[in-house]
Amino acid sequence: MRNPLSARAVRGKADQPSAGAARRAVPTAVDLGPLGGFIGYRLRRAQLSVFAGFELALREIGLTPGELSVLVVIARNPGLRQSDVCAALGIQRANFTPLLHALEADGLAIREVLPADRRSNALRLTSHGRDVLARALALHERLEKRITACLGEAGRTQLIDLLRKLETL
Amino acid sequence: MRNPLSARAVRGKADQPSAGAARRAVPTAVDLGPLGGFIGYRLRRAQLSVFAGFELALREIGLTPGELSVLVVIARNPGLRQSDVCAALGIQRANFTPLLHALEADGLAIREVLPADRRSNALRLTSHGRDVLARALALHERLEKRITACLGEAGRTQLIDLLRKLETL
DNA sequence: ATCATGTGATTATTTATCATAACTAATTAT
DNA sequence: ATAATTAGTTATGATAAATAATCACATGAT
Repeated sequence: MRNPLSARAVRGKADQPSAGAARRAVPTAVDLGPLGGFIGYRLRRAQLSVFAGFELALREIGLTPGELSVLVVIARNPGLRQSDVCAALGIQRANFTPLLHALEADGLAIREVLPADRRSNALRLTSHGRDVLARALALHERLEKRITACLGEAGRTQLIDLLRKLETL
Repeated sequence: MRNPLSARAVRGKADQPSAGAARRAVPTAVDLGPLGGFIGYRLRRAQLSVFAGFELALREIGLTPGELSVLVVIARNPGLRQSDVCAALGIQRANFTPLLHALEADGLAIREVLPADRRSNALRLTSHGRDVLARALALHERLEKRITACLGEAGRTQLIDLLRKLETL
C-alpha cells in the first residue's frame, strides 16, 4: 500500500516519569520559550497531526493527501492537462509524473494525448476512479467533522481564511 | 549549507497564457472543488509558504526550522537530555542524533555525559551557539512581523490558538 | 519550408524528512 | 545475579521535493 505519512503519535511519550527518570528534576514541563509563538512551528505540529488523522481516516483506501487532491481536481476539471494540475496544486511537474502513474496503475485515472497539442496529456477519471473518489471524500468528511468538533464551525472557517492569507505571504 | 526546504515559489506559474496555450479554453481558473475547504490542504499550502519564508529569512545563517527549534529549547532548558528535547518537539530520537551532531559540528551545542545517568547526554549551547541563536531569532522576528502584517495582530493570535487546538486532534 | 525557440512530459539524481528495527551500554527491578 | 528498561546510536527504507537533462511536439520568424 502506498503510504504517505506515518501514523506516528503526535505527542511524544515521557508523559509519565518512568522509573529510570524518577530521580531527575521534573522534566515534565519543557519550556518552549518563544517557539510556542512561531507560526511556522505551530503549522508544522498541526499539519503533522492533521495528516496523521488523514492517513488514519483513509487507511482503507490508501490514498495520500497529494493523490486525493489530484483526483479532486481532475474530477472537477476533466480534460485538464498535467501542467495545469501541477500549477493549481503547486506540485513540480517532475514529481507529478510518478504520482499520476500510480493513479493510472490503480485504474483511477487515464491520460489521453490531446489531439490539439500532442505534447499534452488530458486527464480524466475512470468510473472506478470516480467511485473511489466518492468513497474517499466520504471518509475524509469524517475527518473534517472531527476537526470542526475540535475548532467549532466558526473556528474552522476562520482557520481556512487565515491559512489562505498565509499562502500569499 | 544544510537546506531543509527549498525556496520554491508557492504559486505555480501559468499565470499568463503563454503562446502555446493561447488556443485552449481558458485554463487560468482551475476549479479546486471541495479541496479549498480541506483543512489539510490549506495547512500544507500555508506551511510550504511559511517555510519558504523561513528559508529566505534565515538564509545567511543556514539553520533549518528543526534546528532552530532545538536551539531554542536547549537555550531555555540547559542541561536537558536528548530524549526530553525529542519528546518536547515531537522528533524521533533516531532522527535527532544526526541533527544534533550537525549542531555540534557547527560549534553551536555540546553534549556532556550526565554523571547521574551516564546513558544520558545533557545538552547545552556554546557561547557561539547563543550568539547564533540570538541572530537567528532576530532574523526570524522579521518573518513573524511579515506574517503579522499579513494576518493582523488579532489574526495571528487567533491562528496560533486554532493551530494549537489542532495538535491534540 | 526550415530553423530557432519554447513548452509538455519524462527520467534521473539529489536532498531532506520520517519511521522502524536492531544494537550498545547503562540503569533499575526482582 | 539476572532480567527488564531506558538513552543513545546506527542502519535502512519510504516519501517528498527540487534540479537538470532529455525527448517530442508546437510555434513564430525568416
